[in-house]
Amino acid sequence: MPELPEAETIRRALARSIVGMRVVRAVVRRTDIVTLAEGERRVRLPVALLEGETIENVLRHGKQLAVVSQSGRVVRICLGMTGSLIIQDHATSLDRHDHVVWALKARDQKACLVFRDPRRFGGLTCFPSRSDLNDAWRALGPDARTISTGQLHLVLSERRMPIKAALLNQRLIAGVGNIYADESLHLSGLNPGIMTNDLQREHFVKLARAIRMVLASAIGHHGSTIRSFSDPAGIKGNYQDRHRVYGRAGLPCRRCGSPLLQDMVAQRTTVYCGECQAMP
DNA sequence: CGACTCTCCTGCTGGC
DNA sequence: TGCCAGCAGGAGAGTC
Repeated sequence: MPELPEAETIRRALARSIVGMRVVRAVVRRTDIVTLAEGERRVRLPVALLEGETIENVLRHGKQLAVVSQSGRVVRICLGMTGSLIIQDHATSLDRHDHVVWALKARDQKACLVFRDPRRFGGLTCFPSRSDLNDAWRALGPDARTISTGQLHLVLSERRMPIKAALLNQRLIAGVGNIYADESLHLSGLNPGIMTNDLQREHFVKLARAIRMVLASAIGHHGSTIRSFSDPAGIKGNYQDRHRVYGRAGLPCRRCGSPLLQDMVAQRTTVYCGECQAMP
């Protein structure tokens, strides 16, 4: 389930492999996973998906990626739960969940980029310009990778909801999903059920630091591969071996040894340590 | 308006 | 061994 570290791992792999290449052809095999931005309804899908253009950049905000062409057109990629991007030499064996295929060409090489998403929680959105992408991304909170104590205080202190629910809300903080919410809360020693308006200054300091540390470490390990995540070149992440709590209910806390507890918070499975993360 | 709930979708797991 | 209910969850729509 791609969160910020997995998205960043993918972004780096794409930046290495497809920037500078030209989109020879964009083939949509399932149209319902592609959305055209407001006012773009008349544009042909392949054109909206950068056919004929050269890829200039690959951006990320939170969990979302965006491929930008030299003309300024943008394809935003939301990976959802099971979305992935795959680079192949040829479009040889397509899976039935391969929804969009881009044929790419540079001076001396050819490649294929495939958007695959079995569960179809993900999807692509086409924007006519960078500023339209920026508008969409302004609706999200600050990027979690670099979030500061001040930013965290600003978005959370006036709200009243469990801290875990706040961390999962992309409009407040962009990039944290269920795995890294639990990991960050454990590292900061905060109970997932603490209400945001009960947090003290010291809590914001600890939590902001924990989020940055957990995400940086996960990026360093190329993300977590729970079932199927791998980067576009097929490299799997290995941060799952370092998880403190996610997927470890009943196992001993790596800090104090007491068995980790599992609960539902914000409709999500939540694992935490009753000792290290006691309610204040 | 803000917080909460529901819904989409299908691969995998576990129980019988 | 085979079948099937239940679970997983990001994001947006809908409800209170």
